[in-house]
This record gives sequence, structure tokens and C-alpha cells, in this order.
Amino acid sequence: MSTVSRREKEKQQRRNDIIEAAEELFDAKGFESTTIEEIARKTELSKGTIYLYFQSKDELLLEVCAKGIMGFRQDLEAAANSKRSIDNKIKAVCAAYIDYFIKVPHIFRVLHDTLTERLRNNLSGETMSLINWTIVEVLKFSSAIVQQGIDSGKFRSDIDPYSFSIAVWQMSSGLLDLAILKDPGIIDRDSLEEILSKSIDIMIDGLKAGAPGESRGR
Amino acid sequence: MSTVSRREKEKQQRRNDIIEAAEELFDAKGFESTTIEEIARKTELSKGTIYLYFQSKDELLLEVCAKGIMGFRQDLEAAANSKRSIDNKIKAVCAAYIDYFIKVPHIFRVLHDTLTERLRNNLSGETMSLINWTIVEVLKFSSAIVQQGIDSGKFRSDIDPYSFSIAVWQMSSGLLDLAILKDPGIIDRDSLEEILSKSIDIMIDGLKAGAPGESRGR
Amino acid sequence: MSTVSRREKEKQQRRNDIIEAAEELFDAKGFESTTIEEIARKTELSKGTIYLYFQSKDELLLEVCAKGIMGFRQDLEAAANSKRSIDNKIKAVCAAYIDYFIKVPHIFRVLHDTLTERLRNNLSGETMSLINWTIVEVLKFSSAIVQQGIDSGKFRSDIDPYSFSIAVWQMSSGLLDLAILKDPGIIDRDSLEEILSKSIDIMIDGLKAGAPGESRGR
Amino acid sequence: MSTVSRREKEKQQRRNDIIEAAEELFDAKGFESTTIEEIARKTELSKGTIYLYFQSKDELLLEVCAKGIMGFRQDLEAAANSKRSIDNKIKAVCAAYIDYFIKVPHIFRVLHDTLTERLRNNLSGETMSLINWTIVEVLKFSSAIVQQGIDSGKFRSDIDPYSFSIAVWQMSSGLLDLAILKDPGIIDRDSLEEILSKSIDIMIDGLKAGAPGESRGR
DNA sequence: GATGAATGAGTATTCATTCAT
DNA sequence: AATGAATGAATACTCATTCAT
Repeated sequence: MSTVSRREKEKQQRRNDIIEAAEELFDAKGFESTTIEEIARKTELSKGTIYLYFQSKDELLLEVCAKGIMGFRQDLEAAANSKRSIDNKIKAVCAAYIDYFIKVPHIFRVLHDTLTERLRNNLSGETMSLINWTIVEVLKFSSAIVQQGIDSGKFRSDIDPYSFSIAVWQMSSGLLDLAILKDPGIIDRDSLEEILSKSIDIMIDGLKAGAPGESRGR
Repeated sequence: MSTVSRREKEKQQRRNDIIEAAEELFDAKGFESTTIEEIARKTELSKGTIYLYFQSKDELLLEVCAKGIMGFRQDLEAAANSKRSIDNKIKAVCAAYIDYFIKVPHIFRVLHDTLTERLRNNLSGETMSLINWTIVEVLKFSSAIVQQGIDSGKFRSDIDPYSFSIAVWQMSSGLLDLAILKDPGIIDRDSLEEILSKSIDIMIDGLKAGAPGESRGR
Repeated sequence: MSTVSRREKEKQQRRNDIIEAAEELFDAKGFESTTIEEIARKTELSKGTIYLYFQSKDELLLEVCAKGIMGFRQDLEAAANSKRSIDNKIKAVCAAYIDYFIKVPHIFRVLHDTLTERLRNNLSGETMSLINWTIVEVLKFSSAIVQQGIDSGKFRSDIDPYSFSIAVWQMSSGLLDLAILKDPGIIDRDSLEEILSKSIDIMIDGLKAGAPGESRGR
Repeated sequence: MSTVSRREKEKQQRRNDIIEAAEELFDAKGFESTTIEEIARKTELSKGTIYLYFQSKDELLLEVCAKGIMGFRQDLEAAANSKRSIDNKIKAVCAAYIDYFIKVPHIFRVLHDTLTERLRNNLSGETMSLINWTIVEVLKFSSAIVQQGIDSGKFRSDIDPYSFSIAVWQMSSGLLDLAILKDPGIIDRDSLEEILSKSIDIMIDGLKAGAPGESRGR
């Protein structure tokens, strides 16, 4: 049994190695421009072996995306569940999002590419479902927080929390996108956090403006 | 002369046909996955003829991008120069951006793809320069408007107008991106404008919060 | 009639222009690598017009070769007919050959290429016949001179004049070939004439060695 | 190990098959007019497989040339090193040259083509370097022999051995060239050796004429 | 006669995928 | 399980030739 399980582990390990190699290459060169040959070389396996673990190049992309999304949700929940003021919760969620992907820009870019319609054609609906489902989960999370703010009277009530979450998400993603360009011509990685945090501040202030419970002069 | 000018016109027409076909295909399938053969078939021309009008597939992409950018800047300037309150100017600029690209989602996506790093590698700097230059121009425009707001005391002064513009731009682009997915799973095209306009409202309110000229109790 | 003849002349002129352009391009880039487009550009005519004067690219090569051979025969006969010693006649013929082609290396190379089997496949038998016929004529010429030398007892009689002529011809061509390489790595154009003349001397001396009428010690 | 070595051998075999097929086709149709498709068909492999063994069509030509040159040098050295009179050494070297290439006319023609300027443009310097280097080596060899003749007083001293070698080389090549035309219009393969040997005789006699050690009245 | 736009067969090269060992 | 040799369909691009104007 020990033998079997070692084998099993090795297999898992190899699977992971391949996914990681693919991750980096898809990011660096794009999905289309990455060849199986390159993935094989990077993992020091043969081309044939790749096909022992994955049925096709497309399936590899699916796995890369899936893996990228998994870990991310945990960070997000942790940030949202920490006991803080609502303001801070929102900021924490954004920060978690940014922090996660700034560490693995590859994954961010691959996911972003995948979400983009162009790739959708090449992919099984399975991948898309997984990605979409996760996105929606995250948005529900954020919406709930905003709703709390509204319920408590801290935030104005004339907004749709879900829509607001989408807007913040897109702003964050967009800024992240710019920051992780290899040759950042527009904003650099360092100013990203500042711009983002400032922007979130502004949006939160905007949320408070006109709130029923807004305390004068504050 | 009539003959010459007719020919010239037909040539221009053909050129445009090719660009339009490329536009749609690049959008639908991505640049890499689009073949010259497909462009030829779509225009009912032969492969060779495409090369009579464009030197390479890359040049074709350049033209698609260039064309996409041209008209857009005019709309933007018009929106910014219209006499309105600062709030409305900002909203008008965003609306112009959205309105333009919602009409030509292909172009938006191609431009977005092109800006994306992966493609940057494959492209002559020319394309990138044109796109970058336009982006920076637009951002300067928007920054100037925000600066006016700060100078007049309407907006808080602890923000960087350029950074703020970037944030708004990314938010808008992101929302646009979602809205023009062929199979929009997250937001639909109709609610886009509402979400965006609401979000801009919130941001503007946020900008005003804490502004020196803010009348207490507002 | 004047009009007709002018037209006729212009036509001839154009024909010649095309041949000359082709000549230079076939030489510079080889037959295969030269495009009709390039010939058209060089003559400032359109591609279609080239086909008004020549049925195909192959026919153009035929004409280039034919023209190259024409003028050459005259020089050769003149050299052979001049009244000189037999030694000098042989030298004069070689010199005429070299002088002619050193002036028009293009033609030499095109002819050489054409004689070479590889191109023969592409050509109508007509071209080959013309070229072969001229070569044989020239060789007969030279042979006759050598024969005179044998008959007069100046040259040894154990040789075949025709074969000898071929050998001298090939030696000359080979040296010429080396000398007109654009980037001559083996011999330069200046030393060509010296090497050749020295070699001819040696061969003539060899011809005399053992000749019946050889005067001792001379 | 047996398996590995068999595989290795098969690979070498395949490599050789491809080179041989290329050799014959390059000879029959010229480099430019030969397609990879044809080489594949002739070897009963697929186009893709050709590229498994050679990076490009150019590299294939390089190998064809390289292979052609290798064996040849050995024959040449053997001929030159055999103990014989100087006259016979010179004859032996020429004969070795002729004998080698008469067996592999393909290679001779491919090498000749490659040396030809037109091709020089398309090729990596590597091929040219190898060919040039070998040519120069061979010429040095021959020159040394002639020099021995001069030093020993058998040959006249007013000649440059290197130049003389070039002349003999070109004569030999030229004759060879004619002899191996598929449809030899000028000399046939059988008479080649006679013509060449006679010509060399004449040249050697010419070399002796006027030599210091020439016994009068000989 | 002259043009040049249009054609489409042809070329080198790449790469996902298969399969015998 | 792992390999890597073989495949062949696909792709960007070229060019001799035709033909409507």
C-alpha cells in the first residue's frame, strides 16, 4: 500500500508540475503560442507523457484555471470574515484579491484571458461554469458586506450592492492588469496599491454620502 | 479621371472591407486563431488579394487598431469640451467612451487584446505606440477635468487626478468588457449603463466628500 | 509608315529594355529568385506589359541567353582571323572570350547557369540548341587553329585539337568564373588575366614539346 | 542498450536516407526547385519528419555539401602521398578528383552550384566556409607538389604554383562538368578521362619546357 | 497597347496528437 | 508508465499568369 500511495503521490506531483509549467508558459506567451513541446521541456518530461496526464492542451488550460481559482476563495472568505468595520471589510476583500493575484500574476492573466470571449470558443463549458460560478460567489460575498452597510444606515440605500461589487471588482482587476504588465508603461506595481486604496476610499466615501445615518461633518 | 477615381474608390472600399472582416474575425476568434484564409473567404477575395492590400497579418491588425482609435478620440474631446458642470463633464467622458465601444465591441476587444502583454511581444512597436499614445492623451484629458474640480474647491485635494482617471477608466473598461461578452453571464448590456452611471456618481460623491468647499451638512 | 516604323522601333526598344533588366536580375539573384514584378519595376513597365512581349519567364531567359551569345561570336572570329602567329591566334581567341565576358559578367553567369543541367529542365530545347550550336562553332574555330599548328609541324601531333580546345575553354571559363564572383575569395579580377595568359603559355609550350619541327634548345 | 543502439542506428540511417534523397533532388532540379515535399515523398517519410532531422532546407543543403566534401579529401591526400614521380603525383591528384566526383556527380553539381555566387547570398556562411576551406586546402596541396617540381629543377621557375593549381583545377572541373551532363552534347563520359589526361600531360610538358634542369634535346 | 488588380496553386515550416517500443 | 519518433493538417506568405478596363 505504501508503494501504491507513493506512486499515487508521484503521479499527483507530476500532474502539478505540468500544471505549473503550463501556467507560467500560458502567461508568458499566451495559450496559443505555447507548445506542448515547451511544456514537456520545462517539466523534463516527454511530450507523450503530458498526454498521459491530460487529454489535450485545452484540458490543461482548464486545470490551470481551476487551480488558480481554488486557493483564492479561501483568502477572500478569511478577509471578509475578519471582524472589522464595514469599511475595512471592503478594503480587506479588495486587498485580498489584489494580494493574491499580485503573487501569481500568471494565473490572473490566464484567468483573464480565459474569461475573455476569444478563448471561450476553445473551451469546454465546464471550465467556463467553474470560473463563472466562482466569480458569482465572490460577488455575492462582497454584496453581502455592502448590504450590511446599507442595513446599518452607514451607506446610502439608492444603490444595488451587487452592481457596486461588480464595479469595484472591475476597477480592481483593471488596475491589477496594468500593474502586472511586464513592461508597465502606465502605472507601476508600487503605485498600484496606493491608487487602488485611494480609489476604494473615494468609493466608500461616495457610498456614505447621502446615507441616512451620515453624521454631519464627518 | 472618373475612371481613376472610381478605381481609387473601389480600392479604398476593398481595403475597408478587408479591415472590417478582420475586425470581426479578430474579435470573434482572436488574432492568433484567425487565418488569412478566413478573412479572404469572408471578403470573397482570394488570399493573394489580401496581401495586395496589406503586407502581413500584423499590419492588418495595426490597421484595425488604428481605425478603431481614430473616431473614438473625437467623441471624447467633444464630450469633454461641451459646456457643463464638472460632474457632468466627467460623466460625459465616461459615457462617450462606453457609447463608442458599445457600438463597436469588436474593436474594443481587439484593442484590449492588443494592449495585453502577450500580444505586445508579437507586434511591431508601431501599433503599441499608437495605442499607448492615445490612452495617455485620454487620461490627460480626464485628469485636467478632475484638476479643475480640485482647483475650484469642489473636489478634495488629497487625490492624484491622473491616478483617479486611471481607476475610472479601468472600471469603465471592465464593465464594458463584461457587458459585451456574447453570452453575458454576469451583467447584461442594458444594465451596464445604469451600473456605470451609478458608480461614477458614487465616485464623484466620494471626490466631493471632504472637499474644502464642501458645504457642511450638504 | 514613319509612324509604323517608329512604333516598331519603340517596341524593339522596350523588348531590349526588358531583356537587359532580366539579364542583370537573373545574374544578381538567379533565375528562380528573380520575379517578374522586379523586372517590371526595373523597366518601369507593368507586369502585364512584360507578358505582352514575352510569353513566359522561361522565354525571357531564352532571349537573354540568345542575345548574350550573338555579339560574342563576332569578337571571336575577328580574333581568330587576325594575322598572327599561331601562338598569338590561340592567345587572342582566349583573350577575346575573356574580354567579352568580363565586360558582361551577368551574361556569362546566366549562360553558365543555363548550360548547367539544373536549368535545362526549365527550358525549351530551342534555347539549348542555340547555345550548344554556338559552343560547337567556337570549338571548331579553335580546333582549326590548333590543327594549323599541327599541320605546320609546330605542335605535336598526338593530340586531338577538338579535345584540346575543350580543355582550354573549360580552363578559361573556370578562371573567369572565379574572377567574377562578387566577393572573390580565391582569385581577384586583376590576377585573372595573368594566370590565364601564363597557363595558356604553358599549354602552348606543352603543345610544342615533342613537336616534329621543334628546333632544339628553343 | 541493444535497443538504444538500434534506435540510434536507425536514426542515423534515416538521416542518411534523407541526405541522399536531397542530394539527388538538389542535383536533378536544383536547390530552389526542390521541395521538402519531394524529399519526403522520395524517402517515404512525412514532411514533418524531415524537420525532425534537419532544422531547415538550408541546413539540409549544408549537410549534403559537408558529406560530399569529407570523403573527397581523403582520396586526394592518399593520391598525393603515394610515392611516385612528381608528374605522376599531379596526374594522380587530378585523377582522384575526377574519379571521386564521377562516382557522385550529384554532389559535384550541388557543390558547384553552392559555390556559385547566387546561392552564396541565401546561405549561412557556415556552408561557404567549409567549402572554401576545403578548396584552399586542396589547392595548397597541389601547389606544394608543383613547388617540389620547381625546387628540384624539373619545372620552370617563372610560374606561381598556386595559380597553376587553380588553372588545372578549373580545367578539371570544367571537363567534369561537361562529362556529367545527363545529355552530354559536347563530350561523353568515356572520353573525359582521355581528354583530361592528355591535357595534364600537355601542361606538365609545358611546365618542363624552359626548366633549368631540362636536358637539351629531350 | 498598356495596366495593375485578382487569382490560386505552391512553399517552407509548425505543432497537437498518436502509437510502437 | 514513459518515451520520442512519426504524422499530416494547418498557416502565412509568394509569384507566375490572366484579364477586364
